[in-house]
Amino acid sequence: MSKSVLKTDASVWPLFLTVHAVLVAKIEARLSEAGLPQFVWYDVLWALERAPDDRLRMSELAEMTVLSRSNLTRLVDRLECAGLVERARSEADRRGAFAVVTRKGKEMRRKMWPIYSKAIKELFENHIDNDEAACLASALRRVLDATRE
Amino acid sequence: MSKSVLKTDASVWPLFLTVHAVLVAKIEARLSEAGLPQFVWYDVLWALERAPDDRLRMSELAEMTVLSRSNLTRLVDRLECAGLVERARSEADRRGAFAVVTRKGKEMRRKMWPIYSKAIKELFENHIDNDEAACLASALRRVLDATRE
DNA sequence: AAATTATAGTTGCAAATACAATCATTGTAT
DNA sequence: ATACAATGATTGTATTTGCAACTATAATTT
Repeated sequence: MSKSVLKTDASVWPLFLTVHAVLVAKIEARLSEAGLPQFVWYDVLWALERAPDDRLRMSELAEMTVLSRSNLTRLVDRLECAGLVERARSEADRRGAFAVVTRKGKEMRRKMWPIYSKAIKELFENHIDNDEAACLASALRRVLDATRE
Repeated sequence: MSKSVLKTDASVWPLFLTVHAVLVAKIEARLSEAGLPQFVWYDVLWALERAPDDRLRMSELAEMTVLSRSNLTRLVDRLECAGLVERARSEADRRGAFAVVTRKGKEMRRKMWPIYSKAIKELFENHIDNDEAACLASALRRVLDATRE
């Protein structure tokens, strides 16, 4: 981690924040326009779909999606209401609960993907070349790893 | 914008989201621990402090901070309640309102800065080297510029 | 084994957000 | 000048978040 002589990185954080805010707003707008739910729903559904047996413990899911426990509880409530997810009690640890994607949940995720991925491409990926993508990925990965200490 | 052969950038967006969520959570936690307000408050106060005559029109401020008009109205309500900001009607356009940082607002920003900047350094900047910072900055700048079209 | 502490998840309530509707003023067209 | 649309900001209301308190089960200590 070399010391910066140029003051480049003084401006990176604000830029990072702004880009995040703008892109999230635009992506949400596109999803909403298409009559689809927010992209957190996508993240949750996709996390579950990738998991073995279509399910994750609430706490695992909370960690993966970087949501607080209580917020995840409520989010899963809404997903359950919409029939996209079901809850299942854990037999091993009877305090525990699983969230499980339903067939309908998988369908929804599949329906969201084209809109979501198109938005990501058009707003983000298309403007970043290969080298930059690699650079970004490794930098962000390192930042993320550093937070787990 | 070269086409990606490697599938690096497929993972950049999720990583970007995760890093944002984790860092924001950690930074907010530090500010809150120190008995200080959220960092949006910082952003608003700083935007005003940099502006000529310590003031900005509500709509300019909303755009700079990437907040919706109505949310900014409420945020400025809270800042005003805390004595950090005042409102001033515009004489030129009598629909318009300015938000103006007060002395107390500047003090607060100054008090937040050490905590906030330390957090940014420790959690973000220290893990990014010079080249990466430059790369990140130019990529994010390009992404941001592209959204304004 | 009883008591104590820790963990998983949910709930209550206050605060913040999103979105549409509204109010006041300004700009434009007739 | 009068009417009509556009702009700047706020408000109403429903939804979502954040935090602390709570319930139920599990793990640890004595």
